[in-house]
Amino acid sequence: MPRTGRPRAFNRDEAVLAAMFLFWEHGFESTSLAQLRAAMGHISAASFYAAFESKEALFRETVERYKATYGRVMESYHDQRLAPKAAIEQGLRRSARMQTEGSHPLGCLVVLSGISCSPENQHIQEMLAKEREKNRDGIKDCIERAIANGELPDTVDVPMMVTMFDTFLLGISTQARDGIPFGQIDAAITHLMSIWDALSRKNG
Amino acid sequence: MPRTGRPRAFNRDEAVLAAMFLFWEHGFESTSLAQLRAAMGHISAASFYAAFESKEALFRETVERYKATYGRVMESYHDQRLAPKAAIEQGLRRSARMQTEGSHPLGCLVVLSGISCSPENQHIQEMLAKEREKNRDGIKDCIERAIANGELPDTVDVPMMVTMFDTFLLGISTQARDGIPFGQIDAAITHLMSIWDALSRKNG
DNA sequence: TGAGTTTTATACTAATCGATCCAGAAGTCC
DNA sequence: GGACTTCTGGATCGATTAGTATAAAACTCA
Repeated sequence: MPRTGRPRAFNRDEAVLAAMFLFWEHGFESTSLAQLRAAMGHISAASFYAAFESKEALFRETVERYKATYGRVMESYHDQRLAPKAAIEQGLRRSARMQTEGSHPLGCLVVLSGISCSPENQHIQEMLAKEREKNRDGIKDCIERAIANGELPDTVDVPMMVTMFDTFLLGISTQARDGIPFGQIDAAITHLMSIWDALSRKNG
Repeated sequence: MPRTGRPRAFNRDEAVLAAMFLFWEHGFESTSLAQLRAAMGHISAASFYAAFESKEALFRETVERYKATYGRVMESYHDQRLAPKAAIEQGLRRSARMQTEGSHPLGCLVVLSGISCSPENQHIQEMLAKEREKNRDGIKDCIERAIANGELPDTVDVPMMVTMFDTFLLGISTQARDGIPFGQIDAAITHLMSIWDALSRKNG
């Protein structure tokens, strides 16, 4: 927030939002500076680099913005107040709903925007992989909490359970991109969650 | 197959294979001509364009090569000799095994190599989406065959079932990229398939 | 008013993008 | 051997890539 000097002619927040939508749709490498600058209000290259250090720095900022907004659909995995099963189910359903909405690009930015990069941008790939790892950890916490409170038997294979729900979660991105409607994914989630009930019953 | 003229100095088949691995790993747009030519045996630009019309034509050829080799793990969906449940299960397990192998890039080329492109290459995205659509159709055929032969009740929601198995299948690509081992995915498939048994039992 | 600060427009950089041109090399066929 | 065909090395194409240099514009503050 500079107190002196010429004021910025564009809204920085809106510009980041526009950039996020572009990266979300086309990915980090396939989104060019020219596209970004046009979408951010036809700003000049000088304005771009004055406000955002580089294309990569802007991308990192859009990932943070995404996590703080659209990406919050998955925060239930880290919400200790929710019952483990409800946390996982809610994360899946809200992700499916968000990713199929028509008001923004389809699928998940964290999954789609850097799944394949040139060798020189491998660190972008790794940065997004770490974000996905955090989700996996959240799902793992839910499974472990369920075992701890007796909801699931302690004989259950934790990594397997994590992989089962997370693989489905990751698949939603491509399904959404391919135009599969929310209703079908949501109905599939209902049946996926029945696995939890089946394992839970064995415990009773 | 030219009968006259100077013979080609490189093996075309091997070159396509090398190109396939690059596209598989980095995607269509993030793989440059320079990278391709180097991997194909340090061939010149002239040699490249003489043998392959364009970068896009080569990519289409590598997709065909992929479908005819590594991609055959999913042909069980279209194998009428297999029981429907076995067909789906085999497709999932073989895909998981292939995509986690260390002898080639991780994940599925059809899912990963063109999931996000620049606007001018949207047709590449659509081409790969059509390939995924063929898989979906194969899974749908399996579900419908199971209903027809009484294996599943005719009350089952076909699009839901297709989406359930296909979402998991698509998720394997990202899981494999993230280094999740085959064993975990395979164990998850076992539990995913239990949904089939649960629906099947209701029929008896 | 004028010093200090920040953003702006404009022009420009070197590198890379996919693709092409041309001359010569290296074959087959008669 | 000579005509014909195809491939190769090397230079090059125009367009685009991310990023920068410069100086004027537009603001705050004293």
